[in-house]
Amino acid sequence: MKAVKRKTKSGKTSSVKRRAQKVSSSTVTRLSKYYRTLNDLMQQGIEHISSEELAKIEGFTSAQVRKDLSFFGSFGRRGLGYNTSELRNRIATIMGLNRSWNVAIVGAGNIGSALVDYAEFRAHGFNIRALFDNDNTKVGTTVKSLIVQPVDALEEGLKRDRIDIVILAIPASAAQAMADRLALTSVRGILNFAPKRLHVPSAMVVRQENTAMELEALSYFILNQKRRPEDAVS
Amino acid sequence: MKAVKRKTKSGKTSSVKRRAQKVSSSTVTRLSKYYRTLNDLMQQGIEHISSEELAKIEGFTSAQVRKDLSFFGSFGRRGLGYNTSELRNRIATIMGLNRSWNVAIVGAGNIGSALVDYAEFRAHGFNIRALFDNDNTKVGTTVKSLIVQPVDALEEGLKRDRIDIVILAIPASAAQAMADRLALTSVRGILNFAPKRLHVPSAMVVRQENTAMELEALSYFILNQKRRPEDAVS
DNA sequence: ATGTGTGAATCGCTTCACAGCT
DNA sequence: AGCTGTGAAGCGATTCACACAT
Repeated sequence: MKAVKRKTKSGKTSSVKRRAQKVSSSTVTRLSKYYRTLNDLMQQGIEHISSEELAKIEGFTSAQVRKDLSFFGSFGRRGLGYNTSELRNRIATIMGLNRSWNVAIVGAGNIGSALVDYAEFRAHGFNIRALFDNDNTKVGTTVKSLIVQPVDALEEGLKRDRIDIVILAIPASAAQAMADRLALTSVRGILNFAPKRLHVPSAMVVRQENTAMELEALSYFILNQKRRPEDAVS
Repeated sequence: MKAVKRKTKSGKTSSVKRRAQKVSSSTVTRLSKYYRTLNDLMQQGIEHISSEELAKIEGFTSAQVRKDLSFFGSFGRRGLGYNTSELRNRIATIMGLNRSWNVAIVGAGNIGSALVDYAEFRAHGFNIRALFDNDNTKVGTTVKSLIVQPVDALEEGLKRDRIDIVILAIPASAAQAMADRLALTSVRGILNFAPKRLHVPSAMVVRQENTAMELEALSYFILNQKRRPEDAVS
């Protein structure tokens, strides 16, 4: 265990979370899976779990689990494993899931509308506060308790609701222009459903969601029965 | 160029596509991006492109582009680059996008319903033929030209429409049981929107789509401004 | 002269294996 | 004895760099 020990003013030492150095995207998405699984385990009343057991549920190796966690500190007890709810909370803190995020959706089409009341979001601190569209026939209508606002009022609305994250559910042809517009606001992250790479300033984070691409990958792997690790049977 | 030359009965040699050996998931998703971009380029009337230019659009390196393609053959001309429409067609063949796939959606909730007429699907050979739900109040209703069928009639329906791929848009708690049921049919692939790992026989392929997980990753990267390659600005 | 195709080198993620804590 | 935490080894993916085709 290498967590930094630091003298407090009172002279006591306290365990300080190691500065996460170079954490890969893969590690982050695995943390997200551990978090979800730990929630399930808690609901089942399971209070303890070893890296071996957790790995088995996810389909990873136990070393992978321990290595992932080791980037952020040491949360287990040798000989005992991890406390389910403690580990859950630690991961929530690492990932910023114990705070709440204000999210807006731009694009009130099929996808945008479907995400407005997606339960999985609210449950983990992502609150959909606003929905925008540039189609005047949609503006003013209600989608699951949210009133569709005109894109003209975007900047104003983002500020009013203190939006942190925007979900882009608009056509690919309009995505970059919208990203440029968002870059001038206080929005910090974009989840982009348009199948188009976005160029954003380095202060912003983009994640890409591309359902058609997943279907295409399915098509390839069905035709080329090369088992990839993530497709493996338990 | 190492494509195998094989004598035909008539004595002529024909270029035979190399058997794709160990193609990673990353390569396949990149192919999908090239394919999309090449479609755009064709529409813009651009007939030629170099690996360097293509890489710049995607945010990869030119060596990456050439290496990805080299798994399947050699499609360019030294000194000249690639013919846009030829490369597009080659990739379509590799990925199975020049045939058509019959797709069913199980779960007529927000996500399932939103995907019924997702234009990006039909454009590339994925035809949504059927929509199932176990909620009797939904069965018989029409969602964008499809009539919701009861899950009781699943197997029958899958056979009638010769479904190859199923999109699972049902709660996590029901996902594994449904996957087990699909394993007994002729369905070859599942695109799973439930945030739960599916165990399937090795003859089936699963791809996972998890929007909440993407938001969680956004959360992490916003809080830890470590630039990952995929977030880089052009 | 230009830009592909590809072995070789490099990089980074995963797994091994074991010291050390409980 | 049991299981974590982690340097080191292993391995797969990316990048380099150049011979070769046009």
